[in-house]
Amino acid sequence: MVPPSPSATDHPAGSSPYEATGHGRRERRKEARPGELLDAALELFVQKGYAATRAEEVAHLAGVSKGTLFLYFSTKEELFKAVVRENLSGRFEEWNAEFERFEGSTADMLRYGMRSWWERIGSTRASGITKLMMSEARNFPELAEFFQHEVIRPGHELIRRILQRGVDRGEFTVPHIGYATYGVLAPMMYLALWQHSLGCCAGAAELVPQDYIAAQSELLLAGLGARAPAPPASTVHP
Amino acid sequence: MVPPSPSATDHPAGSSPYEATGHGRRERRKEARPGELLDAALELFVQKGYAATRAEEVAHLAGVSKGTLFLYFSTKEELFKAVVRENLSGRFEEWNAEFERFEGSTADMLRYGMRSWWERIGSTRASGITKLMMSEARNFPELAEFFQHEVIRPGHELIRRILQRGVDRGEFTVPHIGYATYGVLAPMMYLALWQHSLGCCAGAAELVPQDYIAAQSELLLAGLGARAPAPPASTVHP
Amino acid sequence: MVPPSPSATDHPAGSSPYEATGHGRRERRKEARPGELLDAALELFVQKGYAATRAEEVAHLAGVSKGTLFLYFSTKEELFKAVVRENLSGRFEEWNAEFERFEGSTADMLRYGMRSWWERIGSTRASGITKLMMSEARNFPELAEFFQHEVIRPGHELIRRILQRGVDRGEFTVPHIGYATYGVLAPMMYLALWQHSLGCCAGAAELVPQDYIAAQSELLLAGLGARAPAPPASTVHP
Amino acid sequence: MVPPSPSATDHPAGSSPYEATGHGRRERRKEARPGELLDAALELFVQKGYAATRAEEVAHLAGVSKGTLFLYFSTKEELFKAVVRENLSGRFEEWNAEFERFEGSTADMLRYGMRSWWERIGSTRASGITKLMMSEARNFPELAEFFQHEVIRPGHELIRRILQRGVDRGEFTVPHIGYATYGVLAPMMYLALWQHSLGCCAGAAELVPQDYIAAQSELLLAGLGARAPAPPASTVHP
DNA sequence: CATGAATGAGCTTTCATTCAT
DNA sequence: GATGAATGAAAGCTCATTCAT
Repeated sequence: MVPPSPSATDHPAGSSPYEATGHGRRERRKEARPGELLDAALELFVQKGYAATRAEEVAHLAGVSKGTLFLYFSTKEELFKAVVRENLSGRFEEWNAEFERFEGSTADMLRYGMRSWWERIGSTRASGITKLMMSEARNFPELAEFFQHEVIRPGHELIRRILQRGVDRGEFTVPHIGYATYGVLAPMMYLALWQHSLGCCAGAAELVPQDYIAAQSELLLAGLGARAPAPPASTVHP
Repeated sequence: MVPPSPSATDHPAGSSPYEATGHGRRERRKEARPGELLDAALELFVQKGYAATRAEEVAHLAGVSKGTLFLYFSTKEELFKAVVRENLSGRFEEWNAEFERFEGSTADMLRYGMRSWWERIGSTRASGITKLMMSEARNFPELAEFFQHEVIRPGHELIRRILQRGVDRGEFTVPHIGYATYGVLAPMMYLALWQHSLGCCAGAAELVPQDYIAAQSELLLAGLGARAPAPPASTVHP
Repeated sequence: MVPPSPSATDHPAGSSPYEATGHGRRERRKEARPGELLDAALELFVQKGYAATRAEEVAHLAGVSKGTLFLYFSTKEELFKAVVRENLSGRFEEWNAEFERFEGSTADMLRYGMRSWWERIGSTRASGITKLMMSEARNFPELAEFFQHEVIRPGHELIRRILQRGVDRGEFTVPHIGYATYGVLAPMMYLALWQHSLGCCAGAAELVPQDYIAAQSELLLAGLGARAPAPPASTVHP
Repeated sequence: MVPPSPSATDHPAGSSPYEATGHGRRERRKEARPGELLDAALELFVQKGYAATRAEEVAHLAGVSKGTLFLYFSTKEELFKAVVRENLSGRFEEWNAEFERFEGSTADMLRYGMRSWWERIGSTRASGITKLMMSEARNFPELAEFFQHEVIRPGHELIRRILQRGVDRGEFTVPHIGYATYGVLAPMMYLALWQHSLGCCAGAAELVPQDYIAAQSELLLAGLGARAPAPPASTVHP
């Protein structure tokens, strides 16, 4: 599902992991360890929940021994926090920039935004983090707050700015931007959660994510009364 | 199922409802026990997750000792299953009937439906079940399947029938009813999950459920192109 | 296996259990209770061992509730002790007397003794006591000692006296009466234990107790060099 | 299996047998563990019975912690089974061979057999297994069957063959070999059981095992009418 | 007296964590 | 650094015992 995983983004790792040391692969693995552990942990935490995941399983999935896990993360809880933090690394800056540059209609912007959410997050291991936070928010309040600041709020902000753009340009009609934001958010969150829970079980409805996303954006855009932008004010005078 | 919440916390409370039956206090407790235990268990399972909830806590919250819990539920897992089943007892029959009788516009029907979901489920302890199932679906596949059959599927069906009614009566324009259904479902599910997870944490956005629900239904209705029903075919003017 | 059980030999019971009170059967049961409980307890203790037998099972088998059991026996341990004591009630007096009166050859006496052991004890629930004591002797040393005094020692004594009689009358040749005693005892004890343990299991050898007993007595008598008694000393002189 | 008893009580005892393997103390312990645990378990199971023995006690007697026990035996029941199996490993092959080679009279063979039973089994921890099986046979039917096949049956077979040899060579007179077998078996079993139960208690008869065994074999041989072998048919005097 | 719901000490088992190798 | 054997606190569950009815 996930490409080889650049998720171990910024750890101890001194530099370009190969050349520096003269040892080649073995050395490399050593430096990759924390990342592999975090990956394994994410996988299992999402699948079984924090409490039901055994430290030994994580180690085993990462291909190391139990002892090694505790060499890198002093505590299961520490591991959990690291997993969450690791997978939150602000993609929003990048996105904000991207939307700043966007030139087309706001409708297209929203379509593009939802589609790329699916491609970059939703379809990725990272979407599991959402499920994880849902499940464990009340057991790890500091983490939940962290998640609010790093993900929820920026996400809201981003969406809200898109909607605002649409309103400002006369493309959308939105009675209350705050709540409308959830109209964008909810379908994506629901998909993310569904995938990692009931979506895995026997008897689950068939659902093509891309189509689901497309259908939701169109429904939404219709709801927002999407239309071509009003001509710029300057062109009013004949 | 559970009225807005006489909080499982308030213990025995010695007051009235005893004398009615000729059996005295102990007898009365015996009949109430399973319910009290299920209540307490729901509370804690939703709050902390299945694995992180200790049997003794449940017992304590229900005001009994550990042993008593196992007198009624032979296993923690059995307790969990009972909690899920208990809170699922077919509300859909009642609702289906209600919608069969509904006379107004389909837009009103949808508004009414979402509002009453909030009143009867969303604002209720029962909404915690959804979070529970999301978190534990993969650990309890049989239960997940049960949940699919008892809740997800009937829920979908109900919504789909409402949308279909709108389409049939010329009130809605829906490109794909299957996916549109999620447009109704997702905001409600999101609210339910949010309430029991991030919604409890510091830093969470303020959100007035009733307003949220109202906003979502309007957004949705707009998206569905809601309009007055087409006049019946027979009344065409010559 | 056991006749209706006169084992509740000497309890509270005021007199002839029927007429005194005007209540008939129900009253009677009440007075029989302890006996029924002891019976049930013996059955289960023998079958499953002391520790593995649950007080509730005993009560249930005796047809009363758990509470009632503790009404008669303040403790499981007390119950156990009562079971042992109850089933030890000295049959030896009776037997000693019987053997005092016995007129035939000592060989016949031994045959008769072993046969009647089987009939009166071996084939009876009472033989379970032996297994019980074997299994629990080290957990209940006082009981074990009691058992020694009440059963083992008198038993030995009885056998020894039979052997002595045989020697005195010139019927047996016994190098060491003490050890020879075990020659009589061991086969009976083995049978008793075997019956209540391996004898019940699949794959156990087929074994007809009466034949087993007969074979052992003959083997033994041969070993004792059994022969007709020497003519009484007084008849020596012509 | 177990030599006369370096008592499972004497703990780690730091002395010699380490350096041989290059693995150091911990490594060495790891290999010894299961054996030490089985020893401790045998000791306690025999002493107190299966149910009354706490897993923690076993661990403690073996000088390890509770957790370690479950590292080697996943279940108390598994431990029990291992104890029984461990102490049953076929001694019969060795013995059968030994008796095949035996040259003397069958009377001597029987004497030798009973004596060596005492030396190799009876006086050993292994004899406790018999008591264990007697006590727990009904609770562990599969084990009981296993015991039948591995011990009871081969034991019977061995004895029967000895008796048969005596009969074939004209040394014994045996009305029924099947039952006569018990004449050999019972005294040994009785001794084994007695040792581990009543034999430990105050008030038990004094009993010198070797003398007991000797006395029983002589009694038995007399019972079997033991005599010098009939001269081979070919040497008939003209 | 009899009952059986309730209790909680106690036992088996699990698993995060430590640490000798 | 890695390893995995060892640990023991903590959790699930049992059952002798109590006591209100």
